[in-house]
Amino acid sequence: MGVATTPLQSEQARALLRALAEPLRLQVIEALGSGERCVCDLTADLGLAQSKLSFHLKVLKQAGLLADRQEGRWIYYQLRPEAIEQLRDWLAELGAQCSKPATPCR
Amino acid sequence: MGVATTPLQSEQARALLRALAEPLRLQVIEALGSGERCVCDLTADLGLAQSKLSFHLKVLKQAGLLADRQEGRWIYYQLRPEAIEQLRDWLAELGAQCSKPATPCR
DNA sequence: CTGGTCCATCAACGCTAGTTGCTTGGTTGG
DNA sequence: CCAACCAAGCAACTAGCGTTGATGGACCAG
Repeated sequence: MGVATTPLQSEQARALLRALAEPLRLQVIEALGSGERCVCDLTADLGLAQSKLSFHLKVLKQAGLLADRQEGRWIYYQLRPEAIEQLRDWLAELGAQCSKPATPCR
Repeated sequence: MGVATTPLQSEQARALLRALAEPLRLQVIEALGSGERCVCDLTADLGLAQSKLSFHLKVLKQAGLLADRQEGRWIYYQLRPEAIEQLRDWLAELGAQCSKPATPCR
């Protein structure tokens, strides 16, 4: 089910990981884990300076983790499930054959 | 199947993400994706200063992503599949209900 | 049109994280 | 026991990233 997605290259995976690996951004991501929200809502709930939140939303959006839409003067952000799914698939591939016996060194 | 693991807290997930989100460390992880390797091997293959590699291996190990064992004067590192699996589960939980309709702002 | 609200952008600053070169600890073979 | 090798630890340095406070643009109500 769902739309097929092309597998991630490591560079793209790193971009997602980098975007997620920051405390504030992770808070945002988790806040959006339960559904779409507008910026003013997030600002209030997380107790952040508006400028700071806006900066991190931009980073997350550029990484492909978020989508936004405008409605009047409000802008709503939501998680892009495809991005999450791609990252999960990339991790699965990584863990697949990592338990091979060591190549003896010498 | 395999051993059951407790679900990750967001703080622990962030530690894993942070460790992965660095170019050299990701190279190391991918090199170890195909099986256990000794440090001198990794140093040669990735063309890194020994000190630099050692630093990043430490970070990855402290994050719980790697396990190491000594054999003579060589030290072998390998990926911990449990860590990968925990992170995948954490992501799955995140993407589960993120598509809920927006709570209208006002 | 005007004032008010929501959000993005920008420049200057500060700090953390990675780099570098060297030293130390531990193991093996001669 | 000594020399050679592998890997970790350490201190000084640097650059990139997040923070801060202010400015500007889009939109709406009155």
